[in-house]
Amino acid sequence: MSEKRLQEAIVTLKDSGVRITPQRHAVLEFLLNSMTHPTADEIYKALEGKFPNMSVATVYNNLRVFKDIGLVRELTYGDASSRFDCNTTEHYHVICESCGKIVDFHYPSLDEVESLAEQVTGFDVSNHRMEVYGICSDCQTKNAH
Amino acid sequence: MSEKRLQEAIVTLKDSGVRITPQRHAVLEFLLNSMTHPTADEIYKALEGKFPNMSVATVYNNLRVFKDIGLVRELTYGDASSRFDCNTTEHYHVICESCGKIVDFHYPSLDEVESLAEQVTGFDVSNHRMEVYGICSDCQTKNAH
DNA sequence: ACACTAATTATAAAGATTATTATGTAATAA
DNA sequence: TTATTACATAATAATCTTTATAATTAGTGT
Repeated sequence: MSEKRLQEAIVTLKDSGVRITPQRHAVLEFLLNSMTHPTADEIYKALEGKFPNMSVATVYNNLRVFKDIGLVRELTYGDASSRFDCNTTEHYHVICESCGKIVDFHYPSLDEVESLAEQVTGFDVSNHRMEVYGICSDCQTKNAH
Repeated sequence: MSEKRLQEAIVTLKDSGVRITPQRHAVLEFLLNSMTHPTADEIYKALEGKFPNMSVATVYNNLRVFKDIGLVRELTYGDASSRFDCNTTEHYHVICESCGKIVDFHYPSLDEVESLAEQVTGFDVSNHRMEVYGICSDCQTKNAH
C-alpha cells in the first residue's frame, strides 16, 4: 500500500528536477513506511546498517528537500528534536507528555479560527497548527503501579 | 497597570519560597512590561546594560522558576528559540511567517477537540495548543513593493 | 549580625542543526 | 563516448540554544 505512495512521491520528486539517489530513496522509503514520526537522528540510525557511510547532513539535506517540495511536514516541539511526518493529508496530533509518542487524529479543519484570526489581527493567514497533549494509555497503565 | 501585576507576581514568588534578587526582579519586570514574547537571549541583551555581570544561565534559571510556578508560559516554535509569555489568561497566538512577530488573539477554548481526541485515542488529555500562521500587515505592505 | 541556604557567575558541555569544502556521481550536450 | 555541468554526498567544523557544574556571592530568618 505504501509502495504506491512511494512511487507517487518519486514521480513528484522527479518532476521537481530532484535526483533519486540511493540515500534519498532510502530516507523517503523509511519515512513513508514508518507510522511513528521519526526524528532526523532516528532515520539516520535506522539507515546506518544499509548505508554505513551516510552522513547525518545527508538526512537533513534530504528532509529539507522533501519539505520544500511538500512531501513531508516538519513537526517542532519544545525541548526535543524535530519530527517528520509524511502524512500530508489534513490531520492533527495527540502527544504523550510522558513518553513523547505522537498519534494522528482527525478532526474537521478549524477554518473558522483562521478567518477569525484574519479579521481580528489583519494578518494574511495561511495555515494553523494544533496539538493535543496528554498521557497515552500505555503510560496510564504504567503509572498506575 | 503592569505595576500591579508585578506586585502580585512577587507575592506569588515569595509565597512559593523564592527569593527576590535584583536579577530575578529585573527579568520578571521586563517580561511583564513587554508586549512581545521575548526569547531568553532578548531578555539577556535587554538587561545587559543594567546588569553587566549577569549570566545567560541566570535568565534561563529565572525563566524556569517562573514557569514552574505558573507565572509564564514557554512557547516553542520551529527553528528558533523559545519565547516566553507572561499572559497566563487563555489565548492563542498568530505568528508572522515573515518577521516572526507574535500577536495574541482570543477564541473560545477548543474543549470539544480535547474530548474528541480523548475518545478516539484513549489518551488522558490535559491541554492543547494552537497557533495560526500568516503574514502580518506590516510585512504585507513591505512585500507589496 | 550570623548562619544557613539559595542564587549567581563563569565556564564547560551537550545536543540539534547548519555551513563548508572536497569529492563523487548523475544528466546533458557536443 | 566523452566532456561538461550541476547536483549529492561525506566528513568535519561551526553555530546556536540550553543545561550542568563548581565556586563564589548574597538574601533571609533568627
